[in-house]
Amino acid sequence: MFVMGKNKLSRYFYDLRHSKILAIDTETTGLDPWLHKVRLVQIASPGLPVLVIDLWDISQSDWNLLKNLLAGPSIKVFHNAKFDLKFLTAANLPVYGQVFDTMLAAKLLRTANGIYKYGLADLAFHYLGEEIDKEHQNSDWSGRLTKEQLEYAARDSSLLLRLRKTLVQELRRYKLIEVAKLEFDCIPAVVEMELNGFLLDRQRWDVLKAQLISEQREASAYLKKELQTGPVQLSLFGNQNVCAINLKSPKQVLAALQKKGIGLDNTSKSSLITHIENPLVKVLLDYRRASKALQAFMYSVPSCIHPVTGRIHSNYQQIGASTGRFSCSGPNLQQIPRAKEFRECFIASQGHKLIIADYSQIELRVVAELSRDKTMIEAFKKEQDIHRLTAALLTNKNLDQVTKEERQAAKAVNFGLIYAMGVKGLQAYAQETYGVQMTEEKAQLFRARFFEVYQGVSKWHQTVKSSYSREIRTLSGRLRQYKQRPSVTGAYNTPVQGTSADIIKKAMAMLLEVLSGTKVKLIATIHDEIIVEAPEKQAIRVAELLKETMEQAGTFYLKSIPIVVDVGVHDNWAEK
DNA sequence: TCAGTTCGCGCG
DNA sequence: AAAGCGCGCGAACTGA
Repeated sequence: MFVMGKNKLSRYFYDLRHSKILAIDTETTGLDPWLHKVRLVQIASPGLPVLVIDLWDISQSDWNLLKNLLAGPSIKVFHNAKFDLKFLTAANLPVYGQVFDTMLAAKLLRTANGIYKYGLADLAFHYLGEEIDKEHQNSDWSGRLTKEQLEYAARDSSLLLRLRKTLVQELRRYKLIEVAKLEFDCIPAVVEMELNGFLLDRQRWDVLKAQLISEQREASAYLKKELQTGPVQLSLFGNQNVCAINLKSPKQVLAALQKKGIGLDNTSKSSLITHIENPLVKVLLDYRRASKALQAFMYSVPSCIHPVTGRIHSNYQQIGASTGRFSCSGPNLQQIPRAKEFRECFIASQGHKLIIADYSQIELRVVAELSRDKTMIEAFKKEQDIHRLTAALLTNKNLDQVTKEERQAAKAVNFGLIYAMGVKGLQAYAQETYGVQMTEEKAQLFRARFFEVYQGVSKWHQTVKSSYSREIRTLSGRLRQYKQRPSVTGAYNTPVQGTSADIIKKAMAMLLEVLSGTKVKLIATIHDEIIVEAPEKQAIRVAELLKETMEQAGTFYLKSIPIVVDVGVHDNWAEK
């Protein structure tokens, strides 16, 4: 270990710069890149002592050397690179070149190696059989540093070098090198996205919030009056229901509805909707809609506005879902309601525009690629809209009579049937979205018709059903291994959802390269959609660039199906 | 009392 | 044998 203070150490930097691999770890004073700072940067390299650099006690020339090193061409190994890269970027020490992330590597190996925890200590134990203590992990890195702290810091980075070696072997063994490169290349995009954040129109949000509160209050008053079981009791403070029903308790609501003679065995939306003609049920659904929106979004989202940047910096888990998709939290932008009133609150900053691009029917295109369904391939080649096609089938309308809502709804039917939704599921779906009862016969008929039209899909189902194993891969080679043979629905869905994730990750990685050096900001990604923010004057050019990049990324994995990306320049997220 | 699980529902 | 899949979140619920 070599602790670097004020003394010049350019010779060490020289050695490090000629090293192919650097394992880098940082110690920070906290978890927030705006409120907290990087204190130490530890750099390990094969055959060299670990360099521990105190950023708070370093000369300008050494700072410059470090900056060059981090921007240099060597492979940088991190554990959870996103975290360190965010801090280093915020400290104006950006990292370029190839990154190897031991955490992401372990996540790719998760199902193969049967690991469920991804802390450095967990991986050290699992892959190297080393037990390391973490007692200094949460120590105070803002004061005078002890020898123990420095040794702890040095140890982690040298551990990374050994860990990487084993992980590379494992990745190779399970043929995960390609997908690992995909994930690693995507890291800088995720870093940018989280640092950039999304701007919320707070005033507009609060107006919507007030509206929903009054809607909730109205529905609640009505329901409490109608569903009240006990007598209304007088209290000192006026007429109040002391033993009022809790409308959020499924148990209580179910009992109360049953008492009113509404035959139900649960209070789920799909059950309730069968009694929609009953005003009690209708108001209950209104109540649910308003209170769900309030508790899930209206109260929490504003609390995510960052005190320093004034923007919302969600946390993206790069391998958050077992199919390979991102998950998102704090807040989860992937579940903001589609309704205009919500999304129009997410806006571009002054003088900027949002460029919103989404893959058109990407999962269906992946299905077409995997199943070689002739009708689908043909439809895509002729640039037909398959959701619209299915919607027309379902409603017995002409293609051009299909409404936006019907088309939106048909999406679910397409996905449902492709992923082996049963007749009952289809019935339930029809009730939920159309509010119409679909007889079992009709659902059966429609299902049959669907597979008549898409015979290749039907064949693909048969093939997969008869031959799939515990190992399922996407087109990038991403592996999902099951303990037992998965359900057939998993075998249908995983390669499709996973390949779509591969494609958008490829696009994000490519996009960041294309945008480097510009003022264009990647700010969000929602499964098949990428949002960037650009100065108004560049918006149209950026829109073309974004579309082109995303389509190219699609072509990388889908060889026989054209990829289409819809893109638009907007002031807010609702204008699509 | 508290951690873990389930329900219900928002998105793709 | 039968089956849409994948998430996160908050409130309610469960178990010790």
